[in-house]
Amino acid sequence: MDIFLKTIGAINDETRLRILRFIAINGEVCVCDIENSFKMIQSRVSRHLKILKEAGFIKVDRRGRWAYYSIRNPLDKFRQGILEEISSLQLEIPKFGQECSVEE
Amino acid sequence: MDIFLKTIGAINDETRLRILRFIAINGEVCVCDIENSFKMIQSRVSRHLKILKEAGFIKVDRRGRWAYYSIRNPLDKFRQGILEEISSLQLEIPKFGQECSVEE
DNA sequence: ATCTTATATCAAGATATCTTAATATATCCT
DNA sequence: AGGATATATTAAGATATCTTGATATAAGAT
Repeated sequence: MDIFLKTIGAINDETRLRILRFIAINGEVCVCDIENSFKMIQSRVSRHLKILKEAGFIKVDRRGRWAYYSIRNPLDKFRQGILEEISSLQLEIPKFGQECSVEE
Repeated sequence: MDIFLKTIGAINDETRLRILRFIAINGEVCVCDIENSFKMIQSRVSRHLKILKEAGFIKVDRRGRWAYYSIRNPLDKFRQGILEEISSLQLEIPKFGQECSVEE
């Protein structure tokens, strides 16, 4: 019940739908990739990622200074259905901008 | 997009989940049935029903003084999946109380 | 150790949603 | 027509969510 509302609450926001779709398209992205691509301030991006993570849609992998977010896998049927539905929406998803986590 | 958020917004509330499930279980219910069974004031019930209707989950059939609400049929796959997920939740659904729209 | 960079968290104001109480509309009954 | 009943709508306060800016944490570079 609680986790259901958390899941639903997470996708009840256009910004998060766009971020979620961006991650689905690009595979593994770090916070600054989203920051750059969406031109959003960092705290905003971080907050939305946290909500998506706690709702069970994405996971983090911390490597060095960076936190890489990606779609959780495997994903249960319900969330998978939601992702499919989202993929059919007319969302404005930015192109993946300048890579920001590349070490020399 | 807009209708997606409307759909999601509609189920982002425990009261509406309970009402929706109540309708799914009882078939066709009028506003006062929900009022009585849930012990909620009328304006509150009416508002939630409106939101569920506009989100595409339920329909109204007005007969005489009464407005009978029921699950829309057919229901698209997405909403159907949501209903199934809701049916698996631990929701407190009241027993159908005293019938209120029975004519002599 | 200090500086820089990436991310997370917190605080405050802005906006949206939910609840109740009051009022409006519409049907039925006499 | 006038009263009663069922439902819808509106207004106002309470609560939750979103955004921004400031600060905290943590890893890497010098």
